Amino acid sequence: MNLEVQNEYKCDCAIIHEDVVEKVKADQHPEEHLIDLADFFKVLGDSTRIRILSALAHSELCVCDIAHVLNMTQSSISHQLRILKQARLVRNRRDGKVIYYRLDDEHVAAIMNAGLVHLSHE
Amino acid sequence: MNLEVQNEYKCDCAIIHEDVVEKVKADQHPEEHLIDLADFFKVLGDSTRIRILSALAHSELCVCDIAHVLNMTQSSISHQLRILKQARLVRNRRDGKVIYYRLDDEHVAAIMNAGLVHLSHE
DNA sequence: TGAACATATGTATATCTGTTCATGTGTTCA
DNA sequence: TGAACACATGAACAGATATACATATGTTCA
Repeated sequence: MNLEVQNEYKCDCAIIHEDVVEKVKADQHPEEHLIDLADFFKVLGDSTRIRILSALAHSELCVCDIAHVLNMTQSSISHQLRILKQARLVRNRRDGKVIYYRLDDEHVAAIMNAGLVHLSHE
Repeated sequence: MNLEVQNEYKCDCAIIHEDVVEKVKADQHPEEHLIDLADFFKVLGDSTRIRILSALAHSELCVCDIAHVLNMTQSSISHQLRILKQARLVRNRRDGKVIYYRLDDEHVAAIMNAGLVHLSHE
């Protein structure tokens, strides 16, 4: 009978602390929120995008400037900027043919710094 | 001659703000640090790992408990815990056959909250 | 000591993702 | 208006990665 209950789950081990499991399940953030959160960090989880954000933390830059700073093609930078913009990590403004990008918000740099602090504690 | 200089770079566009580009290049964090930072966020950029961390924010849990909370196999949870441990996001302790995991540090939850705050501003 | 159980790990595979190439869009200026 | 340039984007390919399956490790207990 306990086995039947287990088979409803993908886990192949016994419930050890059923009360704790139920409590944590009830207290969890909605799965949708957690997926959104993971997707947000996923955007930060690419070295090209992090290098772009780090560059923009110093100065507003156009696409061509960023490509030169990172020594990468304009195309790949453009693709990554699209992803950063969708995640509301950068904003842009047009000035004639040139489009300038900047960090969307000062707390973007704060999140990056929180990560750097974590790493510096190793 | 300008074209020859450009060909040293992968960028297929002209340098627009050469002084700014040079300054940002000089001010950038070492590339190695930025790669480490991206790798750190990459660990957070998976919904399974985020759900594990979120669960552990509520309570210390054994591997089997986590598998039940997420309704996933013990094996996949164990693989992800290994990655979280390598990134120093979780710690564990053994009590007999059972191994309990908890967040490594209170500021792990702080980083996650920073992300949630960002998302709540949409 | 050996069965039982919690956890770890190697391997294979299906899926995801970043870059490149080719091309499209929008602006300037002669 | 049409050439030139900055930037965006669609498609395709290569490399990365999360999961499942099988199995190994380590602990308890009879």
